[in-house]
Amino acid sequence: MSDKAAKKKQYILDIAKGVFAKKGFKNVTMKDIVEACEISRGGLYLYFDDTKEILLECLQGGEQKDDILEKPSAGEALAFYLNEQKKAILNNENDLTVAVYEYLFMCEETGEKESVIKPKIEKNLKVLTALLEKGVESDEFYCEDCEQAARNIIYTLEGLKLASKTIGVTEKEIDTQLLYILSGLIAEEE
Amino acid sequence: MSDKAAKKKQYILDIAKGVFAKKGFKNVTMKDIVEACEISRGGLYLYFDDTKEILLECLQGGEQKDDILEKPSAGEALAFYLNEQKKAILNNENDLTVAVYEYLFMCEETGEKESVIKPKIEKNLKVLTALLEKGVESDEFYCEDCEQAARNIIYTLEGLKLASKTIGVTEKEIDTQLLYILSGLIAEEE
Amino acid sequence: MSDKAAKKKQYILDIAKGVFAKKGFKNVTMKDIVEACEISRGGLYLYFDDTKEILLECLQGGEQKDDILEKPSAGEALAFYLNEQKKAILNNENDLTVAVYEYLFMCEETGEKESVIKPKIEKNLKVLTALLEKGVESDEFYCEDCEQAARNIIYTLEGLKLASKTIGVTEKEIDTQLLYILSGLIAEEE
Amino acid sequence: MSDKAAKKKQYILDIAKGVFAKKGFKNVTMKDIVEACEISRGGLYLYFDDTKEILLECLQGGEQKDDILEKPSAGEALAFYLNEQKKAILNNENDLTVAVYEYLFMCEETGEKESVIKPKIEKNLKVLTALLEKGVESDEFYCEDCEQAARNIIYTLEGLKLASKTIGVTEKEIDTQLLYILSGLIAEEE
DNA sequence: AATGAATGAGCCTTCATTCAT
DNA sequence: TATGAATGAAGGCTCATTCAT
Repeated sequence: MSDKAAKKKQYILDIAKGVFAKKGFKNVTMKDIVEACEISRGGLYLYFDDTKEILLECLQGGEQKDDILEKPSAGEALAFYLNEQKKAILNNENDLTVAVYEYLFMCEETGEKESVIKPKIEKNLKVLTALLEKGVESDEFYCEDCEQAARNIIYTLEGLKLASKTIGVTEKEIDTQLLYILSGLIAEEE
Repeated sequence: MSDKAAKKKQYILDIAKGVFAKKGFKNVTMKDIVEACEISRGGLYLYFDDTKEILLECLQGGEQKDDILEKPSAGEALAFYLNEQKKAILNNENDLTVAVYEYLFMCEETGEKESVIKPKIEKNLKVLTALLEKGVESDEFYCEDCEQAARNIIYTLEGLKLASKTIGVTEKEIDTQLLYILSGLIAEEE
Repeated sequence: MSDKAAKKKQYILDIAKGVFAKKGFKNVTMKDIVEACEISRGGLYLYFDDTKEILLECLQGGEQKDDILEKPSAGEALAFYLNEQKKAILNNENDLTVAVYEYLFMCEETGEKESVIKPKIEKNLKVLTALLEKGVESDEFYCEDCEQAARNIIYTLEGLKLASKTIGVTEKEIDTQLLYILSGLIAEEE
Repeated sequence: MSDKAAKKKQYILDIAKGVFAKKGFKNVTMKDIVEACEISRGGLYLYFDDTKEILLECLQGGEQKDDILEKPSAGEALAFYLNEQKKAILNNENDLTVAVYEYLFMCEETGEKESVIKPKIEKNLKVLTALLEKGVESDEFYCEDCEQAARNIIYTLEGLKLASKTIGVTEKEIDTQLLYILSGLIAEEE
């Protein structure tokens, strides 16, 4: 029956993810999730104690693929990576960015540590750094400190993502910025 | 008495700013502000209808100075600007970043528009663009599209700021990133 | 306005006392008191945090009179005292005995100490001991250790009281026991 | 399988007794017992409908022995009896006193009758009365109305027991009271 | 018999907001 | 203006009880 329970849990997480994507973190109550899932109040507590726990388990799911490195060339890989990021920035369905930031803001106050999120960011950083290093080796990119460059890309993308969730950003603006990032890496080729 | 009223309003705003800096936006209740200000529950409602209004008026206050452009050289001006940003990133006292993001996240949901914040960002962008253009003219910087470069700096700084409020960033990491930004502008000088 | 608040508080305590007398302690919820007082849910929390606090304040009120000692003779005083006890045992209106025991039982579990109740019992013991001593001096009573005799009376009365609240006791049975107590004190007169 | 069922029922009662001894009656939920017994929620309902039923069946068990009367002398028998009571008063393990009182208090409210408890008390009274009568016959005790004396002893012991469960009583205090009781029965011998 | 997931009622507590003074 | 008591809605949590398996 643990199998059935796991399915139910996953069902709740799937629905909850949509709720978090739509309403962020702070605004989501246990009641919201109960209603979205069309289960009973007590039923939800059988699986989760609070919204924090639900959000964190929502995040556990989406495993990152590091198969970008398997692309034939680093240039293609980076283009692919940036395009994925663009999609993520533009996509508002099922996007937990806002919820995650609201959660992290709350953690700062309460002093709780972020178990799930930091590792994801660090893994992301590693993959991107590796990608740049590969590009440098193959003379596709020029870059003195690949890790710093990778960090810079991540910060810029995060800034863009936040801007798109708040003040709004056009697709064109995103494209321009992505090109700007790329140009920084290939500018010195000449 | 409008004078007295204005003073009281300012008093409330001063205290409220501290509350928002400490607790963000979502966590702040009218009760919190009433208690911090040591005024009566009803008294607060004479001046403000809700926390949203209070936060927005808190933001009205801090007028930005565009006197950076008056620095002798664009290089010095940018260095000064980045140093100010660094201070802002490291400083946690009286910083409304988290509160503002929480507010903006909420606006997305409710569809309300951001009256105060967007103009500030745009003004900031204009000042920075002007600064870069000045630097290009004086051959201090190299940069093809100053506005895009300015935007990139702003996104990166925003990404850094958010990271510092959430997962944490060391001062050294900030310095490295600021140098990275600068290097992008002067790299092609050679 | 603190005067008005005090009145309201007293009003709540008066009603709450009736509720505790009727339902004991454990069965009384904040909701019960809210409804009995015909005030709002939040209104009650303005004055009291929980039912424990309300019960304890209910008990604060009834100050004990030690004017029994002013009776002309110790015999009369004891008769008066016992008669009062009899009335208390028979009376079920406004009697907090059951509520107090339920509260004390709960304290045992949670380890909380009984601030209000113990002093009352001890004062009661002192008054009764003094009464017996007076009776011994005036040769009305015979008794070797007045404090132990007083304690014995108190235990017996408490046993009777509990019995009357649980398995039931007839008035005649009470009379018989009170006479038994008296007879123990005057038996040796002869 | 009725045999197996009886065993399971007894198993539940054994565990439940410990739970009631520890937490009283009102605080014990069906969930508590389910967890203590490590059986399923539904499983408990196959045997018992509610905590009241469980408590009452717990009480059925402990059959009282009236073999005290078989002691050689009434004095010895009474001393034995009182010593047993003393042990019961001091012992807190497996003692259902508090639970029983909480249950009885609740019955008062709901008007339910106490099927198990009253007979026990009455049997106890009869045994003690018989013991005293035996003592009077053998000139060990002096006492005009043995039943009243027995009742008095029972009330006093009950008062002591309650005091020990609530405000606390020292062993010395118990001894003193037991001696006081004895002295009342033999005082007039002289 | 036995399990344990699911339901829903019930109580708790906190605040935004109003209003008489 | 200013106060702060009062209200009631909203959400949290726990359990008794049921029921499909």
